[in-house]
Amino acid sequence: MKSDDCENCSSFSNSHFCNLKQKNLHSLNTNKKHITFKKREIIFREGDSPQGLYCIASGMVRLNHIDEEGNEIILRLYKAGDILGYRALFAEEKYHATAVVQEDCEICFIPQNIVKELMAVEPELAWSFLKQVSKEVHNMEDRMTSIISKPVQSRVAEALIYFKNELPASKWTRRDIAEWIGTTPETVMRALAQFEDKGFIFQEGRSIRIADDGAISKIAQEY
Amino acid sequence: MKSDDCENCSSFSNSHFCNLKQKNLHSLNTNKKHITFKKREIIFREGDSPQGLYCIASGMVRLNHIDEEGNEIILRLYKAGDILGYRALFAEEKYHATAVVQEDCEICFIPQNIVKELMAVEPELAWSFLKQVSKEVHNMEDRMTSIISKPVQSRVAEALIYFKNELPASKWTRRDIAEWIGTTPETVMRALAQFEDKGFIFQEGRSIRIADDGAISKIAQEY
DNA sequence: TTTAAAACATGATCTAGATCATATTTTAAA
DNA sequence: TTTAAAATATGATCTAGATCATGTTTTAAA
Repeated sequence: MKSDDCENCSSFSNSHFCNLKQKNLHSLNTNKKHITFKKREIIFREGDSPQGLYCIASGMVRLNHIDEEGNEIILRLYKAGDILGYRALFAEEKYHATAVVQEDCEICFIPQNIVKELMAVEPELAWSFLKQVSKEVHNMEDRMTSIISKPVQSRVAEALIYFKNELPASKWTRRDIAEWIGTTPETVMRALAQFEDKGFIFQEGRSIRIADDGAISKIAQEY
Repeated sequence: MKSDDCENCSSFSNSHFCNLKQKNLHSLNTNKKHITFKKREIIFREGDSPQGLYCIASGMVRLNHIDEEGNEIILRLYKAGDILGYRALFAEEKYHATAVVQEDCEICFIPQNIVKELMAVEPELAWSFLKQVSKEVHNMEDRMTSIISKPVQSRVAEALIYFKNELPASKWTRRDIAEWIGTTPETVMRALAQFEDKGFIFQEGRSIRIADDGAISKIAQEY
């Protein structure tokens, strides 16, 4: 077993591949391609055809959509342990969004023929992907509902909680938050200023620390 | 072959089950339960645990979410040939939305153990579901992007095109359109009044007919 | 068939949040 | 190290669209 084999990956145990049989795992090890990406590099672009899927060993990736006006929207965020680029691959469509490295990444690329081979010999793998994509739909629906029916303060509060729980390692700008909840950087700043005035958060330079989890959660639930 | 067997269903040929082997199709036929639903009846409720999946032979179903304020949002719409209730089943979650009959339905219920059995013996079935859910993510992302960055007139125009292409059989109220695009009935009406003034649509009582497809498509693309 | 509820329609008003402007601070690249 | 670009911050203004109000028409249920 080589040191860069999947079994040695820090996120192996909760990955889609953790239950593969030895033989199939070997096929994965020999066919995957390990790639290093630096911040702001592009992994794939809107319009590209998927050639396989990406497994994030470390770092963070954002999936962006830019509309005709130049407004950027963060569609999804991926961290270590997540797979990336699966939606277009499974839908047999071109990518409809661009994957940009948010924090330096170690990523393994798995060619699509290998993915299909593995799914054919181990049906549980397809079910695992099916579960993942189904949860993605749930997440999207929750976000859409929130954007439609909650005021910005609530959504900023939601974002603070989300970033704290799901992506604590990363630094986020006011613009990033705005692009996640569908608003403008100015509006995010004003909400943060309000929260700080009330003593619910601390803003230390660029970074934001929640001082009162209860208060922030409560705001996140307001309509 | 009985008359109510899946092979005789009008939507069989483009369903997920059209490539099943004879033996497995037989299992589907003997285990499915055919149910008739009337308009406004509820197929499943937010919070219920999925017991299987629903195959719509005819009619139409809307998946609703009601927030704490009582505002209703249409998350998804299903017509003849679509399956329903698969997301929660595959995600192994409870339903997070309520399925309400929009137009009288003939629906076949397939118990979850049968779904799983079929996926185990025919891997292609799982792939077919995977493709469907992946496309669902795409649709949700497009709708979310539209809600974030387009003015209401564009979204009303988008809705008119969507309803005409995807669900031509059905009648829609101003409120339904509002719940689909995340706005209020009044705002939808004002947009429709504008379109009519310009001669882009005809409003005959409750029903809306597009008079100028080009103009409506153009508005749908505006920011 | 009557009747209450829902849908349609439009005017008047209000406001959340976008937009614009300007200044300062931080970051990253030359 | 210098410097241009990006991020932060906040005030001033504007407006798209929500909300409220009122009346009419249509639908579905008693």
